[in-house]
Amino acid sequence: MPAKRQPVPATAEHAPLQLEHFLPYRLSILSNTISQTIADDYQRRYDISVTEWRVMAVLARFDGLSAREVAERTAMDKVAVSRALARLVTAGRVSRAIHDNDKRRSVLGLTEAGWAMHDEVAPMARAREREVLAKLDAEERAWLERILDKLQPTKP
Amino acid sequence: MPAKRQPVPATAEHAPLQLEHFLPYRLSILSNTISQTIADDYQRRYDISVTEWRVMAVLARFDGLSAREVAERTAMDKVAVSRALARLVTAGRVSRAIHDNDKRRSVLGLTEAGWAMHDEVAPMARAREREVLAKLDAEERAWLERILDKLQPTKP
DNA sequence: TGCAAATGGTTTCATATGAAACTATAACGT
DNA sequence: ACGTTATAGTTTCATATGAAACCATTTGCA
Repeated sequence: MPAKRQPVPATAEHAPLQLEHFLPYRLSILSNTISQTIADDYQRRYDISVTEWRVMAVLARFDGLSAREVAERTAMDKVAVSRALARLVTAGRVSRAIHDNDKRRSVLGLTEAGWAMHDEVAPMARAREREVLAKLDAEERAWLERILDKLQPTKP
Repeated sequence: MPAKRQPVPATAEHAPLQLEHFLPYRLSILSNTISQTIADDYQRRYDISVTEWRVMAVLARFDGLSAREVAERTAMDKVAVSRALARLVTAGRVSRAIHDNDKRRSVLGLTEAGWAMHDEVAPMARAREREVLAKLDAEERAWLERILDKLQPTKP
């Protein structure tokens, strides 16, 4: 086996990024890994995507939202929400009615089947979150909470 | 304006996820926001994608890698790397030679033009990282470092 | 040797995604 | 009332993406 490759020494001219210590990169890897682990739990079993699951999660908490409100709460764009809803309605997991006073708006909610699925997936998702957080002690968890609050982008 | 919509009370049957307190979701939003902010700095100006930039960043630090090694270091899959390299080589930012003792392997590196671009983009990326970290105090930054180390997935 | 299995890398194909255009309805200003 | 502008949601189109098939070369081993 060849010797392990060494970093090029940072010369005067070049100052390469060290990705493994670069916050945006580390967050991206961590986030993708965690989300994918959870998604693996339900994607095959229920034939549902991450975006669709997020829509369902929001509707589980806030019944009767419009599509735009779902987009706001999930931080997804309206096209993605529109498509997710189309699939969810076809699959019978979400109900869609028209708003009484505004015929443009949808009034969305989980169906019986939607709730049934939600009630199976939500505990799995929570369990995965616990697995991740179990790597930290109580103090670290508290700091993480605090740090995320401070970094969290707020709407303009 | 209508009254702010209230969460459906968590009944005995249903225990909806609270996305705004759900770690995987929060990480995903945070990560996407930060990465996109940085990408906005260079995508238009240099006509380059996030994946391409990551490949360049790795080659800036480790000269002479093969495509597979780039894939490992960037945590991207080999198809993505192959495509990114194709564009980068065409654009004259990355050089590709064939390995002396293994004709399957590429030997990759930044060209002059690649280095020139790198030397403009890297400082911008670092500046953005500093902007994000400026929201935290020194103690919080230290904890974040530690927490990321512990959560960071290690190869199996 | 010589041949099966493994490896590096690219191409194909099917799906995901976002920006912009579009349709329908509602709100606003005169 | 009526035309303009804004909003909710969908469709279109062009691009991004990943899994699997693929090609070329190398490795392992009988």
